[in-house]
Amino acid sequence: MPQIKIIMAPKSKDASTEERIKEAARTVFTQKGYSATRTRDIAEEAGINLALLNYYFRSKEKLFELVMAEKVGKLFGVIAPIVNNQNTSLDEKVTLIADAYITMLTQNPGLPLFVLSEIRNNPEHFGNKMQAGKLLTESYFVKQLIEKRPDIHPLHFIINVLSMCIFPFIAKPVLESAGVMSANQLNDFTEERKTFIVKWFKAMIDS
Amino acid sequence: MPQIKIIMAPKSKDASTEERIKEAARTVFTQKGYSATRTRDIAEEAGINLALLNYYFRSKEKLFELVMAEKVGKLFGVIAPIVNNQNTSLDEKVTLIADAYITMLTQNPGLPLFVLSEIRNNPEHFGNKMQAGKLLTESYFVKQLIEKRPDIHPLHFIINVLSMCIFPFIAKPVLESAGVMSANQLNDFTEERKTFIVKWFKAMIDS
DNA sequence: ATTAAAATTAATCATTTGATTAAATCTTTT
DNA sequence: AAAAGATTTAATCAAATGATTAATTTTAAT
Repeated sequence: MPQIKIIMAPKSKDASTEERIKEAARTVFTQKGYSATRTRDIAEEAGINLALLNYYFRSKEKLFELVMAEKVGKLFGVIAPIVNNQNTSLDEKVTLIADAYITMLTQNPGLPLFVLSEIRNNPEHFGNKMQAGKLLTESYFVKQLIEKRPDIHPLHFIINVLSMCIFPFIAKPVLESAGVMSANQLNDFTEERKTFIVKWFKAMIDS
Repeated sequence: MPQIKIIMAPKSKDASTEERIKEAARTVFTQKGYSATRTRDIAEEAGINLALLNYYFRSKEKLFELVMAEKVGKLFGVIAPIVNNQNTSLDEKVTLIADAYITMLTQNPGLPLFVLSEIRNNPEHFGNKMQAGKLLTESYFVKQLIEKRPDIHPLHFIINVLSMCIFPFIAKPVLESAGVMSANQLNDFTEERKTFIVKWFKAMIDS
């Protein structure tokens, strides 16, 4: 029978089951990606019966899209308010971006690799199109970059700043697996970069 | 019955079927990752019967490990001879790295995201451990970096150079999907960076 | 040409996996 | 307390999937 059930106001009560599933989904999806994740993995991680996953979220894909939207939002939400601010200088923006990004990624180290590889596998999952695109092409940050260096495409500098912030987290599995750095050392390393990146950015844009 | 078949010398003849399967595997695995790849996808891409895949390669996993080893080799093989060369200066090394990496990645744009996300999912796939680790900690390049800037951990500069080369390719699916750049524009963009990155590296290390 | 080995195919297996169902338990309302 | 609704569970389904088998065709050797 089709979907004509009476929708009750969501019982604001405990909500713990639904949230536990979502949290488990965040963990497992981020760790293994969409395809390698079994709904049973999520159920086990959440400590619930498998059928509850479909009871609350209809399907694996629906649940994934929920998590994915969250993660994409987190990945771009960090810079959006910074790059559109008309009251901060170029250097201040880079300081804020490096600080905000590295802080957030330290707590969500798997985030970039997860989002980027899922978008590769399934670009439609990336509903954010215009939003994210405009940050990279029409923000006040871009305007300031062009003003300072009209001879170089602003995306070069944006990519440089983002790559220097994000890349260590993308390379994390390799650095750890190859025995180059422990997780703790990597934390110190990226923390150091918060100040370095600004210095390097200044040197690059003035060169 | 166990594996006691007589192994004949491989018929050096055509070899086309085996190679076609391997080539199809390269394509599909790189595009979709291990978990999302169906052996039937590979068989179809290669235009062969599914059973032949197992006839030649025993299993999906064996075939994958073959492809993975190749790809890891390609990703690290590019820099190995450059960073260990005792007859080139620091700046020359960066020039060579940027050129070699961007050239190779232009022809294998999906390579970094593939290797990095598979290593995340299954670190054991990364048999390269010591080899790759030493490149990042014991190469002549590292020695030169320490000599020039003993006050800053050399890995900062290594990560900076690598990130500026590789990151645009990792971000490629987002840049295209978000409408920021077409594939062609991205090619021009990364080509430009071959010279820029050296200039930026000099500015950074002297700052 | 005959024979043996190698390559290829269609059919099939066993497991995994996302999803559903029907019954049971818990909660809320009356 | 009884009824109704919401939540949870065990059992099961159907499709997908990696792999195998047994037969057939092709290739190579004698």
